[in-house]
Amino acid sequence: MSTAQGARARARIEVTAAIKDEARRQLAAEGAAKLSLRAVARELGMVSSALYRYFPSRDDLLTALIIDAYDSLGESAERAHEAVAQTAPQERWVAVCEAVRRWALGHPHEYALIYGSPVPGYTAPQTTVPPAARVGLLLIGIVRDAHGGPGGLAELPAVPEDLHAEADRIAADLAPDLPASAAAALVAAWAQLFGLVGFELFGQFNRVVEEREPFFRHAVRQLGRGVGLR
Amino acid sequence: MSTAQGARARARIEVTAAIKDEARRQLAAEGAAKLSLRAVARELGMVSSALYRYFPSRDDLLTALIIDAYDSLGESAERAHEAVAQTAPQERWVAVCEAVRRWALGHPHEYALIYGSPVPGYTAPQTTVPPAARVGLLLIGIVRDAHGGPGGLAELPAVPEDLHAEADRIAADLAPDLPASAAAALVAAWAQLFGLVGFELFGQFNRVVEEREPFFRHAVRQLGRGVGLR
DNA sequence: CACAATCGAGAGCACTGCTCTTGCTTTGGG
DNA sequence: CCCAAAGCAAGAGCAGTGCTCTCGATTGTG
Repeated sequence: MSTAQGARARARIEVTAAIKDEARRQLAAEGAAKLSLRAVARELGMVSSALYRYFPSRDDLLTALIIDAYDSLGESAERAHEAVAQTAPQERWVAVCEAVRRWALGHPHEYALIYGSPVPGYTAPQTTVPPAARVGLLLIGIVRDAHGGPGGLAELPAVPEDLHAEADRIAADLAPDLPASAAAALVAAWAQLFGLVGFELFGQFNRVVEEREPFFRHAVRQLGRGVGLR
Repeated sequence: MSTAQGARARARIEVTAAIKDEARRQLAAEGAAKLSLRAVARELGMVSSALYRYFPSRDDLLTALIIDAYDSLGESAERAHEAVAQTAPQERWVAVCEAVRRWALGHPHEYALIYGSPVPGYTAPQTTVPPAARVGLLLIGIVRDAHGGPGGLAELPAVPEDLHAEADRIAADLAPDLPASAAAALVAAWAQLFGLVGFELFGQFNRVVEEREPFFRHAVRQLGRGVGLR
């Protein structure tokens, strides 16, 4: 079903890939705002209108790049996790967080594309949801393992009255075996992780934090403690 | 030095303000990417080239809006803090965080402008630094009060070896009276706060967190605990 | 009063995303 | 095998963008 599709279909796949490659190159070089369909087409030796056969609009090209970026980040994180899969949950947690940071530093514009300001008028289609969830799922898995493993999770402060129902719902959706307090803390930690990464990447730490790597490691270790990892 | 400057100077100030107002209106309506000098000029009944007498480029207009946004956020946070200035540090901490969130929800595009992806090729001039620091200074002040107040700060885990020097430096820069561990935790919490706000605002919490307000309150209360507030 | 600085208007350049029409090539069914 | 249908690249064109430059008119100052 993948090959054996005739020269035309194969060419289409190749051209589509070439467009995305060139677009990614421009994205990395100049950022999403300066990504120009015409420039991509020019670089590929075609005329701009031809490009619309492959992507109906600039935003659709961006969507494709967004999905790829989520997948690239997810894969980096998963690979880093596999390398330490046999170690203690706390170490695996830190490893995944550090992989996220490394990927972000290595792909700043792609990171900005997926975790920065959303492009105006553009709402991500449902197809971006699964790739976007990969890092989150990884973190959930680590905490679940810790919960089921030796020692279990550390006791967390109870969630306040007005959050009981919501915390239960979050736990039921994400990890039914986890205590509601841990599930809620996990979601918060997930967001906070990207706060740390974003602040470093977008310059808010300039003249504030210099030794970013040990700072980050310590911060995410604390983050892990906050979700009950020992 | 402010008035008594002749009709010309006064007119200049007024026109400059009118441009910023209209630009802010377009920013709120459509986002930074769609902010067009020509559209602003059109709405003001002038021709686009005339606008360059007041702002040498589109990016300079954006810089002005960025500074205003930081100041608007800072003022909101400070006002919210004043209203609870007599209460316990933990409550003041939560109040400031909630003010940040409220401002962000009320000014999504301005928030995206200052805490989202930086515009490409654009590096914020030094003039943006003081307004950008206002929220951070507020949080520092709360923790310092708690440290000097009754009960002091809770004991925090020691920072690891490789972070000793950096944590000391951060403390020396930001709040010499605080323990290094608290200063480091404070900077991390500052970044994490904006991770929470950003994730809610930019849609990452869609279909994950529904009851955002109690969730946020609980998360920032935990954040406060993480810097030693009781 | 006269001179210089300041300002608005207009034309123009090089660019953008996107549409539509015109032909050429590949493909698959009769 | 052949031919209509579908896929494709190219080009012209539209409306919009940021920005520059020039040309009068207005204004403040020596």
